[in-house]
Amino acid sequence: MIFAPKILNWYREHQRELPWRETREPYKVWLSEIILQQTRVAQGMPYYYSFVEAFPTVFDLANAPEEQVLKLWQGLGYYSRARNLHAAAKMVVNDFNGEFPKTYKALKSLKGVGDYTASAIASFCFDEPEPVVDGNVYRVLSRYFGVDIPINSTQGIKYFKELAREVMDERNIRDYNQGIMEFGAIQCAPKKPYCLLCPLQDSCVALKENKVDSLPVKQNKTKVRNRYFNYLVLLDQNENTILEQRRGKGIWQNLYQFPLIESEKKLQAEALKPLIKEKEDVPELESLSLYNNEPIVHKLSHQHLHTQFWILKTSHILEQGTQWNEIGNFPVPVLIADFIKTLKI
DNA sequence: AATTCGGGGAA
DNA sequence: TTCCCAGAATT
Repeated sequence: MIFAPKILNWYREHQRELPWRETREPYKVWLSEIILQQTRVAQGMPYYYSFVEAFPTVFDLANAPEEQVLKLWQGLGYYSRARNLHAAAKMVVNDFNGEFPKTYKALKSLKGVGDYTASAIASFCFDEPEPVVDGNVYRVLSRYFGVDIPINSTQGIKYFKELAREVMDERNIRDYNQGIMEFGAIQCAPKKPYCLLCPLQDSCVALKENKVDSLPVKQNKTKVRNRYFNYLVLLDQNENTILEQRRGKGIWQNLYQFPLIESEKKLQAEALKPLIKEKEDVPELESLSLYNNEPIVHKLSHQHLHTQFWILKTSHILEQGTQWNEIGNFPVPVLIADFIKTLKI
């Protein structure tokens, strides 16, 4: 038997029951696909449920304030997905009369919908014979066919998309596409795949040539940048504090945080004081104390954030401040949320 | 073509 | 620790 039927047979035996597999509504499928980009099913699942509940239709999502969308997204990471999700919902409402586009090409015009996601929605909802190529598919194809072209090279991206197209089952594209991804996630796993029980063992090149552990090939190691964050946690007599929204480029766009002073290295209090004076909207201080003696190292894919939280008490009233017991309403990075949880005032 | 976007879970 | 997850957009 050839490749695709084996995938289909395996899928019909082993597929998980997932909420977005029980529908062909493009809105829900799209929602699930954005949430699941670079995200494990187990991590994305609760977010899927909360989004469907908060925004049952694309109109509800389009009409929501961005802050509500970001708040619901909090903790999931890659926040441009949330901003693009919101923008795409507005596009569907305004440019497509509230109805999702039905083709790969039109779907790809939506913000945050790239090659994979457009293929997924088009095939899952509308049976368009377009192959999905995600991390799972790269792994399955590279192993089964013994392809050692780097999956993240320009050549590799093109090669695997063509290969995926050649071996797909056009007439069962919905199940086939979900099947090959599910197969990669469960059977042909990144580490220690259970090849002894694999239905493709007879014809898998990687297994035959003992290359399972070395495929797929990936180039470009990520280099990590170290940054030093000093957060100024202001507190006045009325338990008001100051939160600012992150603007411009970089991490955590449009999320909130305490006023930040970034430095080249770890700072002591004496070195920080003159920098605080240069900050606007910081009143005269009654006391300055370091909350965490050792910097908290918050690790992102490309950055390690060495963070110190400084407690700044003032006898002045923070006119533009936020009540401490209301800061939970703001979308904040996990780094900030974790700190808020542990601080007692 | 390379980099930059988060956070968490598994080995 | 390291790897990588139902990738996309920007540089």
